[in-house]
Amino acid sequence: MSEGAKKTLEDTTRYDPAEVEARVFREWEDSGAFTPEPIGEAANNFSIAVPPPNVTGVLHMGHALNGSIQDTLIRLNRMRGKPTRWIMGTDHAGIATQAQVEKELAGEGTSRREIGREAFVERVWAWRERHGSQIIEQFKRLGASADYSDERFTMDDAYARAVTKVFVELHARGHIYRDNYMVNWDPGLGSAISDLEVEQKSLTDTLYSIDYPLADGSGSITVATVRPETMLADTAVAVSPGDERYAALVGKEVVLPLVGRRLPVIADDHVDPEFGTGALKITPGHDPNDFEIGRKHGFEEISVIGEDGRMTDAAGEPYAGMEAEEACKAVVAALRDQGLISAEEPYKHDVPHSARSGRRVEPLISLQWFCDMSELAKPAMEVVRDGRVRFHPEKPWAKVYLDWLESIRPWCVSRQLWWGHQLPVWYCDACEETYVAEVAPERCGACNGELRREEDVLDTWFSSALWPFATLGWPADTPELKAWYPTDVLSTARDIIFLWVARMVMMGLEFTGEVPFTDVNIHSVIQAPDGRRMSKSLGTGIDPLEAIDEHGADAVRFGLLLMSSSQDVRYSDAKIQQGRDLTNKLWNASRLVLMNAQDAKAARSTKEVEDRWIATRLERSTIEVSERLAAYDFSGAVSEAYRFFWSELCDWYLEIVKPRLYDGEAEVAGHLVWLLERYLALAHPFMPFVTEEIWSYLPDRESGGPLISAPYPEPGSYEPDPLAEREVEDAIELTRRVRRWRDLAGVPVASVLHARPHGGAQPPPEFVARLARLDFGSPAGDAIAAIGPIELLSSDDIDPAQVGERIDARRDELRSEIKRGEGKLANEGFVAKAPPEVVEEERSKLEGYRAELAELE
RNA sequence: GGGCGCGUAGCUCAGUGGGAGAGCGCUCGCUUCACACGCGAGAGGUCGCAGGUUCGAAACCCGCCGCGCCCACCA
Repeated sequence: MSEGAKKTLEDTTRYDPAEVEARVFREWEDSGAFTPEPIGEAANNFSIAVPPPNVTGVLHMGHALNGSIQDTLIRLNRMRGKPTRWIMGTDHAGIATQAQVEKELAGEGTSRREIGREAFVERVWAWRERHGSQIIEQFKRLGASADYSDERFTMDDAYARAVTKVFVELHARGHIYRDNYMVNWDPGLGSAISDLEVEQKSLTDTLYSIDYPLADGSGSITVATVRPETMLADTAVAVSPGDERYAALVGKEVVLPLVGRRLPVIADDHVDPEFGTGALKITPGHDPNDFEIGRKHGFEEISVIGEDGRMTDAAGEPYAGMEAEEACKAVVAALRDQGLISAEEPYKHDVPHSARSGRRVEPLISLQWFCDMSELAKPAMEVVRDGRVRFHPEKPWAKVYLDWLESIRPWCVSRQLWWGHQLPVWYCDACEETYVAEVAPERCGACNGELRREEDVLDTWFSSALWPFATLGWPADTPELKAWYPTDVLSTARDIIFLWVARMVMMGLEFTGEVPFTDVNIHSVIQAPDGRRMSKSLGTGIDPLEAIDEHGADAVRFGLLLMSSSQDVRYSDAKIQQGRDLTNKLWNASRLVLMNAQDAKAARSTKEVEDRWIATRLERSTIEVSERLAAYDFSGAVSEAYRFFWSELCDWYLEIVKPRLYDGEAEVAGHLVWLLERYLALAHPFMPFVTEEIWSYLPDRESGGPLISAPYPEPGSYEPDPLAEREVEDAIELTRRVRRWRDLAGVPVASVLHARPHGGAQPPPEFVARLARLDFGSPAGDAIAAIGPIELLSSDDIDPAQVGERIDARRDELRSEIKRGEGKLANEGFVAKAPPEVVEEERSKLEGYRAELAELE
């Protein structure tokens, strides 16, 4: 570092992230640490494939937390010497991106249909050129040490080839097929969506009871529905097989009102005799249950609502062409005219809605491409059961994952959109032949007719499922694939375990024969401070970039990691500030050390007991941090790092050694530099900027390079000293007790009290007197209080009345402790059954209390 | 309808069988030569409620109350 920069450290009492971050980030990039060569094999290397953010996206708290987690892991492993790569990139996000560009077109007074598919797709690419790198730049603000030199995009040519190959192969293996099947139709999108993109919303509809007259004129059957307009597509009426009320009617026919079609009355287990009238109208074309029943019985599938949301010709006059809602009113009016509506009541139930557009899902039968998942799911369950893929935390997530795979259903993979991977499928209209191929066939092989390409694109999650290997050059056998696949950790929020995680495992196993990652970290969901969901539309979102501007990236990283202790946590600015305070504490503690140890060589000292104590405490903290990180407990790790630095190193060690430091003692200076070096490295993975910046000021570092590439401190490189630990901890406790006593006895802060060892005890370490403002130099006089191994002598600065109160209070305290201890030891069960060491501890505590009380009386 | 999680100090959260913890906030005292984004001291909790297991329960079991999430085709 230059002279100028050094002045900065000495002259400023505040760490200034704004001055540091951009500069340090550039140094990291220039160092090449982000861009490892693909050497060796994945088993010995470390890699993470980022959950690719939507190319349209902006960084939100979830990204910021997950970025902090991933970067912590990446930096940790890089420092541990493994070739380490964080694969960065973006997702084309079919629906979201298409919607953005459509909005832009609308602003220009045009639409995608008006400009046509080709021009539209060009527009999306242009849009992506303009906005695509925004979120990547925002990841940089966080300090994310990813490989930006080799970003991936799910629509890039190479990636698209992988997608095509997978589709074709899955088709060849019999998993992908085309079928006329009931799908979740999103009328807002004009596309089918998958089951996972449907969310239930509770709302109140009107439940209509409609009388269907029996064909023989002998009466009627009443059915109930919330969608009267779908009756136009009814093909049967079903009752429960055991329902005596209707037993005689099964096999008869009813006449469908308004239509006149004759419908059979059938018995089917699906019908709940307890619900409504116990009779169910069967509409295979517009209800998922009825669809199943219809297929079972071989009923006709009539579609009266089309993909445009309007009634089809099959609905007949006057309904054809109406919006479904309009048709609903018309049908009800007509039925009412005929006196066939026997009841109307409000009915609250769950209704499927599109998670994409928010519109009510219209179940209808459509010709779509499906992927049967049953065979793919089996190995994906196996690898979680046998531990080849581990969830963190394991507790709910492994089971959640397995339960879903256990009952997995076919996946509708085709989407009626324009932005995405167009299906590699061609049709011959002349002879109805279908071709699924990686390379476009020129003409129909059967009749030599013209071929027409399938217009649909694939579900975005289809391409996302290939992310861990398609980003590395698969299907080619590249050095990247060898070096980085399987990846190590996949970190994400719980909401995409099914959409993404499970599908990656399935596709990874199917196409590479290996798991795509060995560990899945499911991180907390950060809620708004009031407990609501953070969302732009609710106005509850908090912008991580603003937090970074205000407090610095390290503070935000620390705060988010600290917050992320359980499944759902509330965002807390106080935690970010705690991180900010820690960066500042680091900065200032470093100033103290460096301003007084500029010529020191980093060297662990064993000279004084406090030196051995703090080294031991650092070792214990290093172990704790390592263990927490290994357990994916990032909150625990940063919390421990904070505690050690603030409460032990700064609060005690620095205060204890100040005289030695000011005195120019070489051992303590070297020890401090050593401590600082080791701690900076320990904390670097989660607070990279401030630690790197301070690192640059350290004198005579062993490692000449930047901290990002320095070795991570591992436990076990030196011996802890439990005796020193015990001795200093006792002295600290004594200091605290004296301070407390002074405060409660009304002794002015500045006054020095005389004291002497008590009861034959050794005098305490020097720092006790200094930090508790005691003087052991004139040991004569009357004792006024005994505190552990010392007693305090009378002084004019002591208020006798307050001392009296203090003693009384302490006596009460001791008596109650003694009573508690005696009670416990009098309990025969306790003495007989509790572990001996617990009983022994209880006895020695009791003894101590009795002795202290005896002195006070 | 099924499954899961949570309920601990005013707030946000740790703690999973042996004497209730942290950060913030609050009170009192400190312009102590690294840091007032600081230092020292302190107050504050029947650990949601009610049972049970145990020598011993915030923790384990059962029930209840409250909050939240996920899954699910009862019209």
